This record gives sequence, C-alpha cells and structure tokens, in this order.
Amino acid sequence: MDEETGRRGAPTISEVADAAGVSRATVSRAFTRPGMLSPGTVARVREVAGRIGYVPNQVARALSTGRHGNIALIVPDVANPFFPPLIRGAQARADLAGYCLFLGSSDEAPEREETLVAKFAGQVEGLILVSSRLPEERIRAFAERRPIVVINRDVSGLPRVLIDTARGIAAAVDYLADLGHRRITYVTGPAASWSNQQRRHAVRRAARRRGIEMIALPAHRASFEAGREAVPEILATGATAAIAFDDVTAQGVLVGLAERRIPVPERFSVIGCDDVLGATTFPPLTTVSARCDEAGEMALDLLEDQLAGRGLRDIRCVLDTRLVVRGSAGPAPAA
Amino acid sequence: MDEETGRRGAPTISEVADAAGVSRATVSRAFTRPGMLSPGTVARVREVAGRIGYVPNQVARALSTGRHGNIALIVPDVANPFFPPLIRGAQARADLAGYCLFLGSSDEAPEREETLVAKFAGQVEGLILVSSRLPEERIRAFAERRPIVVINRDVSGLPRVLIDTARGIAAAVDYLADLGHRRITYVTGPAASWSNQQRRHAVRRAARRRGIEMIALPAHRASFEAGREAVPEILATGATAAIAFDDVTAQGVLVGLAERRIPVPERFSVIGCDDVLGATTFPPLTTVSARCDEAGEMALDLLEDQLAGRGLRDIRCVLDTRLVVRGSAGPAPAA
DNA sequence: CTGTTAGCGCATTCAC
DNA sequence: GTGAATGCGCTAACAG
Repeated sequence: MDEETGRRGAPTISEVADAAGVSRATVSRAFTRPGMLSPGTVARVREVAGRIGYVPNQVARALSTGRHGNIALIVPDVANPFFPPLIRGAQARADLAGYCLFLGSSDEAPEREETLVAKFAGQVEGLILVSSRLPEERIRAFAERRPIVVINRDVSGLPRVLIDTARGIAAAVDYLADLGHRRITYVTGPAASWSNQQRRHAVRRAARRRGIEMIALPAHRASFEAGREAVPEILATGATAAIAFDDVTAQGVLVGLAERRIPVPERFSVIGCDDVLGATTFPPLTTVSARCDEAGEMALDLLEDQLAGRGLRDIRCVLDTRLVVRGSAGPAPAA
Repeated sequence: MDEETGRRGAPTISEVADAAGVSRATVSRAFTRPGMLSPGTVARVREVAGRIGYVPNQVARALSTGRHGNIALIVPDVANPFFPPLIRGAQARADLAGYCLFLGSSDEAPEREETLVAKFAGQVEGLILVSSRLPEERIRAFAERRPIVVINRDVSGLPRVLIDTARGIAAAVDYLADLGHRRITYVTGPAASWSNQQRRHAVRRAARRRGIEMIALPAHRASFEAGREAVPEILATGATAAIAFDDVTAQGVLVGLAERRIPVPERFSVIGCDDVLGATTFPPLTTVSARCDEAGEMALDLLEDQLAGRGLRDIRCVLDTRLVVRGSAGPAPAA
C-alpha cells in the first residue's frame, strides 16, 4: 500500500493465476481468447479476477503484442466548430472498430503539432492529421514510422481525404449570379491553408465563368474578427454579396453588417462555408455544406484499411459539397 | 522490412548500443540521465541514435518505470464552446509540466465516458473529468485506481475545482433589478448538471433578495435550440429579461427574439453564462464570466500535486465569477 | 484444453 | 563513468 496516495499497486496477472489455481497464460487467455479455454475455466478465472480487482495492463499488453488499440486524431484547434463533427464521425467509427481515439489540439502551432505527433506516435496504431500545419516533409517522415491519414491536405503518397468545396462554391456563385449580383467579394482564410487556396480559386473560377466580378479580401486575423473587421472594406468595394472562407468568418461579416444596421439579405448577401453553425445565426446562414462528419468517418476507415494491411498507400478520397440555402442571401438590391 | 506496409520495425536500444559500441544501459542513460555519463559518450550515443533513427519506445519505458507522462482530460462534448478554453488552459499547464494531454469526448453519454475512462486509465498518470455524467460511485471507483481531479462536480474526497457562478449571477440579477426589471426568467440547462442546479438556485436566491419575480423555464432540449424554442414561453410570462443557463442557450434566445423582430436590449434583455462566445453575437452578449481557462489550469495543478504525492486528497477549489457587461441587457422597457 | 518457456524494449539495481 | 544482470506485466509459440 502506497502510504502517500493510499492507492495500492494494481493486481497483476500472477496474483489472479495464484488465486485461481491456474497458470498465468490461462488467465491471459481468459481475457483475450476465451474460445481457447473451457467455459468453466473462463468463468472461474474471470470471477476471481473481478473479485481481486484485476484489470489487464494495457501498457504491458501493448509491449508484448505491438498493438495498443489506440488511434490519434490531431486537429489545429478544438475551438473551431469545423472539427467537432469530424471528431465525432471519427470517434463513432473508432468505437465500431474497437479502437480508442486520442485527441490532440495543436493550437495552430506547428511546433505543438510536432510534439503531439511525436508523443502520440509511440502509443497509437496510427494517426489522423486534420488540416495539418506541418511541412510536408515532416508528415512524410512520421508516416515512415506509423500509418498516417491526412484530412484537408493533399499529400501525395499518403491516404488522404479532401473536401472538395469547388462544386459547392460554384453553386454558391451561380446562386448569387442568378439573384442578380454582379460584384462579389471573397473573404480570405489562413494563407497557409490548403482549403483556403482551394476555395479562393473556386470562387474566382466560378465568377469568371458567370462573367461577374470577384474581389478577394485578405483576412487580417483569424475567423470571426477577420470577418467583422473586413466589413468596411467589403462595403467599400461596392459589392452586394460576400462569400466567406468559413462559417465563423461569415458570422463575423454578419455581425459587422448588423452593427452598421445593414439588413441581411435585403441590402447585402452573405454565404459561408462548412455548414458548422447550423441555423444558429440570424439570419440563418446560407452556406456550402462540407460534410465534415463523413470526412472523419472516411479517414478512420482508410486508417483501418491501412492497419489491416489492405488498402492502397496512395489513395485520394474526395468528398463533394453542395449549397445549403437558408436565409442570408437574397436578390441583389436595386442599384 | 514489413512487406505489407513498407514500414520497418523501429530501431531498438540494442541496435544503437551495438552501433555506438556501448552497452544498452549507456544508451538508456544517454537519454534519461545524461548527467551520469561523460559528455563525450552522451554526444556520441545521441549522434548514432539520431542517425539510425532511434526513438525511445514510450510503451516499454512506461512498463519499466510505471510512469507514462500522459494525462487524460475527458469532456462531455468538444462541440460545446465551454470546453475549449478549459482544454487550452489544461494543455498549457501540461506542457509546462512535461505531460502529454490526451483528450476524450464522451458525447454526453455515461457509457461512452465509462469506456473512455477505463481505456485511458491504463495509459495515463491521472485523469481530469470535466462535468462528468458518471454516477459518483463510479468516479470514486476509478479514483481508487488512478488520481482523478474533477471539474464542475462536487465529489467530496476528491480534488475538485468548482466554478461558483453564484456571485456572478447575483451581480447579473442586481444589474437587471437596477435597470428596472421586475420579472425575469431563467432558461434551464441539462437537468442532471451540477452547474445548472447551482445556477438556478443562485438566480432564485438573488431574485428573492431583490424582491423581484423569477420564473424558471425548463429547457426541452440542448442549448441553442432550447433557447430559441423557449422564446414564446418566455414572452408569455410577461418577463422583460432572461438569464440563460449558458451562452449558447442565450444565443438561441437572441435568435428567437430576432426572428420575432423584438429588439435587444431595447425591448428585452438577455444575459448568458460562461462568457465563451466573446462578442460574436449581435448584440454582443452580456454574460457571467466563468474563467474556464483557469479551471483547466487549476485542475492540472491539482493533479500534478497529487502525482507528486503532495497535495491533499479532499481539496475543493472554488473559482469566482463576475458579470461582463456588453450590449444585450438594458433598461426595462416602460410598461 | 492447459502449462512452460521465452521474449517485447527499456530502466535500473549492483558491481567494476 | 560504464557494463552485466534482473524485472516491469503480458502474450505467443511450443509442448503435452
């Protein structure tokens, strides 16, 4: 008994073996492959184990088998509403497959992400990196040690799931064009983000196709505030609608507009991206749905394939998107 | 070389020892207690290790030392904005102390939480349970095995950090009373939640003290929608202000009000709780600050004390709160 | 079906 | 300052 904590060392497999009058191997099998034992023995061993309070030591088991039954999922920021649905999707699948999901949040800092990955790498079967801020070479280096699946980052040679917002954004631009908007703005996200570049290009392409004007506005800081602060600039361009990098940014635009008493969508239209806010804004945000939950599920499936030895190394899953029409975009105001 | 994956087994301490022409013990010491070795040896060993790509096996190390260097933090729902700041606080402290933080999200399901705790228990030094939905006896049982700190749950005998919203809520009620409100509503949160009960009582007490009327409205479902759907009922009571269980619920109330074109705070006042939304609503939410980040930091400090053998078992840290005045509450409208 | 033997990779006594 | 032996708790052959 540990005098300091009042906690005693956990009972080991040997103690159970002695108490039950069997060998340690039998105890082990009673927990890992009950089918190999006679039902009676299994019951007896388990009964004794339960009474003593024996719980198999995961760490020892992992050392012996090389299998830990854990998967790590690392996101840039748990506070960003984009990730929870994705996390939930991955977790659901992990449960099904009998894995325990470890979550890590890097706070958008590459160094923190590096530390996390390194720490996790030793204790999990494989990892999923979401919107990683790591240099590609680092990701590849880690992938050398452990199976890695990336989400929202197009690293060739690794299994990856990409959310292709191009289609959804094209639909958004079409929608605005059909509503009579001739000049729109795109409110930028993190410059280093793969998603941001992809979305920017998509808006530009679609606008060109429809023959309407598109102006990209740099975001000076992250998400919400970026959107809010961009409002004066947006207005200065003379545009009648804005597509934002993500929903949080769009929410910022919404608030900035509200502060200026500019009614949405009557005088200005706003469209977000990701559909993570649901209808929690006013007016409810029209947005491009990203199906983040499916991304999480798919990543876990890919990882599972990887772990099972089946599954290609260089697979690229692309998730489609579509426009979700709610109430934040309407006809262009008469000039 | 594993033909299936193209990944080879990680180099072990022995390979480094051979390559460097020293014993395994020396390699081990080069990483764990460099002070015991001559500087030259340390440098040489590390150089060789780096070249070979040797990384100490955490699992083996943990089995040998009984120390894993991990701490688990389990929250009911990563999607709830209440938790990210708390997580961040804990993570910052964990970094400082050299621990790696494992996150778990139970989706508000006690069974999931149970599974998570059980899985984690074997791989961490200790755990932090935030707003746990587990029966007290289960928490106690786990605490028998591993040091546990709880947040927002008053489990006697365990180190716990509680956010005492009473003071902040009293201030909120005072604020409303001073503004001339005579009848207010409290929009309830999860019935099973310790925080909810505490907050409800606090509102009631303060209202009684100030001689104003308080009506509690049950939330039919979770957070945002609960708030939005409660609006008709709120209005039906004839109240002129509402205090919501948390900011997300308050945001729902705000949207419900906006949908009915009821201007806030001119015609109705809303106050939230937790201060997790910042100024991202319109109008910016007046709320009771909960200092969630400090709760996370404090919990980790307590756990550290626990692990170091110092620190009491039955310690109860109470964090104070205060009213943050922004723009969602104003003078009671003239009747 | 069950017991025996031999590691998994590392940290840690002891000797030297 | 460094090496040789021992064990952490468990699983996985191999016998019987």
